[in-house]
This record gives sequence, structure tokens and C-alpha cells, in this order.
Amino acid sequence: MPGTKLDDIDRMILAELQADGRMTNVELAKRVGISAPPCLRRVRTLEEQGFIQGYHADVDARELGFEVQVFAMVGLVSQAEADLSAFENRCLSWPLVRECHMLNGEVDFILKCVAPDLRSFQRFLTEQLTSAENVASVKTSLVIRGAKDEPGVPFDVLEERLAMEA
Amino acid sequence: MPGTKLDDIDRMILAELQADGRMTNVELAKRVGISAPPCLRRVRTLEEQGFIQGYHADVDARELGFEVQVFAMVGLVSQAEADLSAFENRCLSWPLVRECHMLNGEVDFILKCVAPDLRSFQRFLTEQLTSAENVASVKTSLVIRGAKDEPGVPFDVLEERLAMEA
DNA sequence: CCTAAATGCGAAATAATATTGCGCGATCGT
DNA sequence: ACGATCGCGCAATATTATTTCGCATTTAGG
Repeated sequence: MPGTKLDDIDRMILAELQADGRMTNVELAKRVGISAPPCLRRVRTLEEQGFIQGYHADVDARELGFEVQVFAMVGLVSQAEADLSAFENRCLSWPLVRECHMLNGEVDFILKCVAPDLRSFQRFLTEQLTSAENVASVKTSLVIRGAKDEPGVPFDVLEERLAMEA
Repeated sequence: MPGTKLDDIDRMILAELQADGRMTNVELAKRVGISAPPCLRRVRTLEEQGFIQGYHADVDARELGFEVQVFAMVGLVSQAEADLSAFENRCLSWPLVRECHMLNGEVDFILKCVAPDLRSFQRFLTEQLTSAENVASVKTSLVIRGAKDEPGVPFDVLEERLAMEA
């Protein structure tokens, strides 16, 4: 069931909603070239099947007073599965940690964090992160400026790829 | 003008739309405790003022065939402003690069990349990224698994913060 | 090759939602 | 205290979402 293949229209829908998640269904239908009812059915199906996992407004963190963004590379003492997931759970409970990814290589995790200012972050860093159980090392890097931030799927690449197969 | 302060209702709106960007305006109005028309006006204002920068569907990259996610740390030869922005522009043109942040410290940039498979990524890495002008070093780390991915603002932290001031 | 089930579309009707146009009370500055 | 300003909510209208249903196309047998 959760492996049903998508057709061109489905991919167009995903691309459009990734670009503008609040587009009305009639506008969406117009763009992908079908009428509103089947378009809405497709969207619902894509949601149910997990191709669409949710919709979010992009809120400007800086405007809201979160001036600081930091990447933290974390090394653990033990990489036993129980210890890995223990650390992941701790990350889930830290609101300043927005992303947590397990990596291969020297570093075990990379975290993307936000904070109102450097002081707040330093306090989080020393009182929470570095002093957390099983944490061996933490290296942090301040984000000086963001040049690109487009989470999601590069649909143009996907299309090229499918064109190849045909 | 773009510094107008937000009140509690505005922040609630932002929090709700960050959590569910497709919520209807009437539902939103109900949740924040005002009627629909003023609620819609507030949303529009928040959009115009840039507090809301857009809306996006969360599309599952894996389901669409992008199995690989990689962080790349890039060091440049020259950090002159012209060279920095030249590199940023190149990142903008690479669809596999979804995020590009300039950092302090030893590394100049961190990139978040996606690719259909390792082979595709290796090719991008060798043919594009490492061979790009002014690039001195690239270290990559494969994402083994994701533990947390909640882009946006931690509104719970923001509330605590505002409660302090009062 | 033909038929029956299944699939997906679109027109039309109905239910919700978005959006506009006011009038009203609260707040603010003088 | 008073006029101006601001933001709310009611009511009316315009759009959109959602359901229902019949039709065409495809699919799997026979």
C-alpha cells in the first residue's frame, strides 16, 4: 500500500505545494491541469500515504528575537544503540535544538540550534549539552549568515531522472 | 515600520501556523480567541511584515527517491567578500544543495545536500563541489538517521522569555 | 475479441470558508 | 473630558472545499 507509484500529476502537486503550501485547491487544480475534485482527492491520498508529512508557515526567527543560530558537532562516549537513542531523546526535549542528525565519521551527531543571543546559547551549551551524560565532545560553529535555505526535494532533478529512464 | 511589536495573539497565530500551515482561518481564529475577520487581517499583516515568509508542504524526500542526505563542510582558499558570495551563488545554482550557511571557525560553509543515491552524490562532490573554483577542502558526513527535524521557532522558549520581562 | 470490474475524471449541487463593508467600544494623546 | 485612532465582531457576499454521481478509459479474465 505505501509503495504506490506516483504519476506526473502527483509530482506536480507535490512540487506546487512544496513551493506554496497554502495554495487553494482550485488554483492547484488549475496549475496541474485537472479539475478541483480529483485534485483534492490526490492531495488527501498523498497526505495519507505520507508523501506529504505536514504543512508549516516559515516564521522568521530573527524577527522574533532568535538572533543566533549554531551548528554543534557532538561526539559521544558510547555508541551503543541504547546510548544513541538516549541522546536523541534528550535532543527532542531541548527546545533550542531544532534538528538532530546522526552522522557517520568522526562526529556522532550534528545539531542545529537557535537562541535569542549568544549568552543564552552559551548557557545551554555549558549547562545542558556538554554536561549531558555520555557526551564526550562538542564543537560549535556560529552561523554568520545564511545563503540558501530551501528544505525539501529538488523536483527539477527528479524530473531529469525520470526522463532518463524513459 | 518593520519593527512593529507583536502581541500575544500574533504570537499565537505564528505558533499555530508554524505547526499547521494549512489550518483554515476560522479554525485559527477559534484557537487564538478572536473572530475570523480580524484574524485574517492579522495573518495578512504578519505576511506583509515578513514575520511569515511563506508556507510549504513537507514532502518526504525518501519516498520520492532521495535516499541520501549529506552534510558537507567547505573551506575556501580566499575569504574575501567577493569570493564568499561567489561561492554562495554557486550553491544557489546547485539543486542538490538545499542549505548553505556561512560559519565562523575553521570551516567556512556548511551545506546540507540530498541525492538519489551515493553514486549521484559522489559525482556531484567530485565533479562540481570539490572542483569548484576557490574551494580548498571539503569534508562530508552521511546522515545515518534523523532524530529531530523541526525547523522554526521554539515558541515555548519565547513565552518564558516574555514572561520574565513582565 | 468481448465483457465486467475497477479506476479516475469532471459537472453539478451543497457545505464551509474567505473576504469585504460597516458600526461600535476601548484606548490614547492633548 | 474629547476627538481621533485602532481593533473587534456582525452581517453580507464571493470563493473555495467537499460530496455525489454518471461517464469514459483501462484492466483482467474468459
